Amino acid sequence: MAGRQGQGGGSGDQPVARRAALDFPRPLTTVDIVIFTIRLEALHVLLVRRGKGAGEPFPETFALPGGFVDVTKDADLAACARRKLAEKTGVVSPYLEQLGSWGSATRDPRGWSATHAYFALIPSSAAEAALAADAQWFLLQGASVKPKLAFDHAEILRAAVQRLRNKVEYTSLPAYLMPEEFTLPELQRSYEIVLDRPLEKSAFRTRMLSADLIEPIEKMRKGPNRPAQLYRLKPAAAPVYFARTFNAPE
Amino acid sequence: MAGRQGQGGGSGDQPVARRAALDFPRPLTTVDIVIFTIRLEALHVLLVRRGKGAGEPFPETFALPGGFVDVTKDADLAACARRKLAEKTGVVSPYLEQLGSWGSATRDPRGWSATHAYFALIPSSAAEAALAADAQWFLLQGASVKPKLAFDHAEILRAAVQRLRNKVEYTSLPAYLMPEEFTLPELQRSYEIVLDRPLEKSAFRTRMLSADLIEPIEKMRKGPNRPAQLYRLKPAAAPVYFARTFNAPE
DNA sequence: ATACTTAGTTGTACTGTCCAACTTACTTAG
DNA sequence: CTAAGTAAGTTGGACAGTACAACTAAGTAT
Repeated sequence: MAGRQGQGGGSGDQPVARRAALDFPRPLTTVDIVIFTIRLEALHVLLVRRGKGAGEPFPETFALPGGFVDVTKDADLAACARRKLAEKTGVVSPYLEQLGSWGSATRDPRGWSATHAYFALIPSSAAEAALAADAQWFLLQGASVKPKLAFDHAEILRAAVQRLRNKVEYTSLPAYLMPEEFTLPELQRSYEIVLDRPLEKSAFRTRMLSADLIEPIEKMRKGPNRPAQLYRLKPAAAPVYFARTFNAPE
Repeated sequence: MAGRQGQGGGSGDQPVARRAALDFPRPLTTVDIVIFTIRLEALHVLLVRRGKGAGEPFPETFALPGGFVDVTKDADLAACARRKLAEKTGVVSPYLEQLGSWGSATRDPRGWSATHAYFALIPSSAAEAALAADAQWFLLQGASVKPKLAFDHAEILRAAVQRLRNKVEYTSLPAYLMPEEFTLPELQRSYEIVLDRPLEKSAFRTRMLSADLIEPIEKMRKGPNRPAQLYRLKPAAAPVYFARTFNAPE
C-alpha cells in the first residue's frame, strides 16, 4: 500500500515515499447538462455542435452542453451547471437535479477525466427563446436520425432519459415542463409523452387533484372543443412523490 | 464570452486568447464511499480516522473512507470506489451505487475539490471480518455520540441515509444487507431498522413472496420459538422496484 | 339540425394494503 | 404434565385507489 494518498488516508501506514496529495496528477473536471423540454408533442434534448479548434476532441460532432469547471468563476458544481444552462438557453431557474458522474481514463482523449452530469427540465415556453448560436433541440422519441455524440455523452443521455422516465412514474416532474398556465389534459399529455404510453384519465385526475401541487385559476382555455379549466403550479411547489406508480409495472 | 473552455465549447466564438483546455487549473478529484451495514439490530456506517501527517487537513478526525483518484490505478470511478471498499473491508462484490458528487471551492482547504460519492450495502456477516486498522463502525440510529466529520462528509452521509431510506420504501435494497440465508421476519426487521418504523407483517409477506427476489430453501431456522422458513436471494437478483411504497407517506 | 371531438364525471370490478384475530410450534415456569 | 408465553405464519373484513368503460357537457364543423 505504498501509493496511499491524502484524503482518506489512514494513520497507520509506513512513512514511505509519500507524495504530497497535491502533487498527484489530477483528472480533468467538467460539468455537462442534459436539458429536456417538450416541443411539438415530443421530448427534446439540447445539443451543441463542438468547435473545430486545434486540439479539440470530437470536432464538429454534437455533444451535451457543458465544459470545464472554472475554479475562478464557479463556487460549486451546481453553480457551474446553472451558469452553463443560462449561457445556452437564458433560463435561470429550471428544475435542476444532479444525475451522476462519469469518469475514466478513456472517455476523453486528452487524459483521465471526470464529468459531473446534471439534468434540467425547462418549460416548453422557454424552449425556443434565446438559444445560443451553437445550440439546437433534438428529438428524442421517434428518433429518426440520432447524431453520434462526443465523449460518452450517448451513455449519459441514455441514463438521463432512464432517470427521467423512472421518476416520472411516481413524481410530479412533468409539471416543470409546463408553461405557467395549463390544463389537466395538457399535463397528462406531458406525462404520456415522457413515459411514451397512455395513462388512465380518471386515475390521473384524482391523483393530481389530491396532490398538493397545482391549483385552479379563474380562467378557462377556449380550445376547439369544450373549454378546459386552467391550472398553475402552486407557488414554491416542490416535486411531489406519489406512493404508487401510475400503472402496475408490466 | 472570452474564457470559454474546451469541452462544451461552441464553434462560433472569437479566437481571442483561448487557453488550451489542458492548461486550466484542475480541481482535486476524490472518491468517497458510504458503507452501510446492520450490526446489533441497528444501522451502521464505516468511518476511518484521518492521519496527522504534515499538510493533512482535518487531522485525527473521522471521515468517510475514500481518497484521491489514482489515474494510474483506477480505470474509472466505480473501480476506484471498489478498490477503496476492498482496502477497508475486504468485501469485493457488494451492492454499490453512485450517490452523487460534491464539489466546491471551499470544501477542502487545499483548494477547489470535487468528490464522487458512492454508497455500498454489505451483509452483516461481512461487517466484522477484515476491517482495516483505521476503520470502525459507527452507530447511525439512536446516535448517542456523533463524531464531527471531515470535509463535507456529514452532508454526504446525510444524503446517503436519505437516499437509502427513500429507496428502501419501494425497493428490495435491504436484501443486500442480509446474510446468505435468512428468514422473512429477519428481512422485515432489516427494512424496519433502516426505515425506523414498524411495517405490516402480512402486507410485507405478500409483497416479498410475489416479487421475483427470494426463494425458499429446504431448511428451517430452529430459533427459540416456532421454526421459520429460510430463504435466500435468487441468484443474480437485481434490485426489485415495487409499484407502491410501504405505508402511505404520512 | 347532426355528427364529431374533447373535458370531465360516474359507477363497477378489482388489487393490494391495513388491521386484527387466529392457528401452529416450540420454550419456559410451576 | 400442564399452563402460560412467544414468535411464525394464516385468514378475513374494511378500505383506498386504480382500471376500465360508459356516460354527460360544451364546443366546432358540415
